[in-house]
Amino acid sequence: MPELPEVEVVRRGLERWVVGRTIASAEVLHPRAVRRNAGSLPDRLKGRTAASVERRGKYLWLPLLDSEDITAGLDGLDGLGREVGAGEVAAGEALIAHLGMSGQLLVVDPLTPTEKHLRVRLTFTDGGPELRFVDQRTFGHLLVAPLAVRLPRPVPEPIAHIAADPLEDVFDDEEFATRLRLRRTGMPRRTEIKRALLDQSLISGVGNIYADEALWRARLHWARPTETLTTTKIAELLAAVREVMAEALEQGGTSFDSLYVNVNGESGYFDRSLAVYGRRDRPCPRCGTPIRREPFMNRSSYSCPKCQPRPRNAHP
DNA sequence: ACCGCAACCTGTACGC
DNA sequence: TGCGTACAGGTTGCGG
Repeated sequence: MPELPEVEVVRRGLERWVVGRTIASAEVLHPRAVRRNAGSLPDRLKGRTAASVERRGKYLWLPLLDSEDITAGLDGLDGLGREVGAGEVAAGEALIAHLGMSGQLLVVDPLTPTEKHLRVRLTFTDGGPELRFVDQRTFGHLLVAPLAVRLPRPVPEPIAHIAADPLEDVFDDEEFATRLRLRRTGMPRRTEIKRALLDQSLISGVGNIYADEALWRARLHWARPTETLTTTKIAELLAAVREVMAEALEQGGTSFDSLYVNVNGESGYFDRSLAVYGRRDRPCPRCGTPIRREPFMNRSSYSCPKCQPRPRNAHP
């Protein structure tokens, strides 16, 4: 699914409906959905309170407060204050969620009939709406893990390898431009621009839809070698990524079907504004040329043959 | 160290 | 109607 705009829509829903509530129970209906916690998830959630809802790229997490933290009036982020190692302070734990290809987090009345693909159900001590994790393909999962304070932003340990996303203040445009062309070792990076956009350790939150849409806006073919991009072109591409994501967010995200919905089960409507994705043989909104579809990484890439000519130095 | 690909799942659409 | 194939918004782990 869900790419950054769709996940942000879910984050906002959770912020409104879940923050400040204390978990009464967690029921796991499919072990694969909690595979990284192997049986311990319910015990680690019971009695804890969601302090906030954070997002980086396509990951969501809810920092968890213990009841002692609340009675002590601490903010839950650095309440324990234990030294763990150089540059890190223990900050308790967080409930992490990744929606994979088909995951949904739904806030529903407890009497709502069980969804066919319900994987985890969280109930709250106030007896109010439940939080349900529904996931047809079970590529998504929930996980409770330590939250380490790392400057400039606290992030759960299991997602320490995920780069900042382009809508975060801490995203470093210059570092991104450098890393697009150079490996950490200083050797030139040999890859194509779309592969790089989808690499969540370089820039997070971009998936197949928004990669294609941003490349179309920046007039770049997906197979363009990153080492041939100018600093100016990279800046244009980043601007296009931010622009298309901001527009999608305004419209509640992209939904081709009921698989991609907010916490209340409602679809976004940015699909009507897509220029190329899923639009093979339909006219390019800029020049009228029929959009082409090409196989790419066991998926598809959509582009305009005229606005986005295949680079001559790309592999055929 | 890096890169590209198969694997992990379920459901739908389509051609024969 | 049934069957086989292709494809779907993502991440991981492994081989080269």
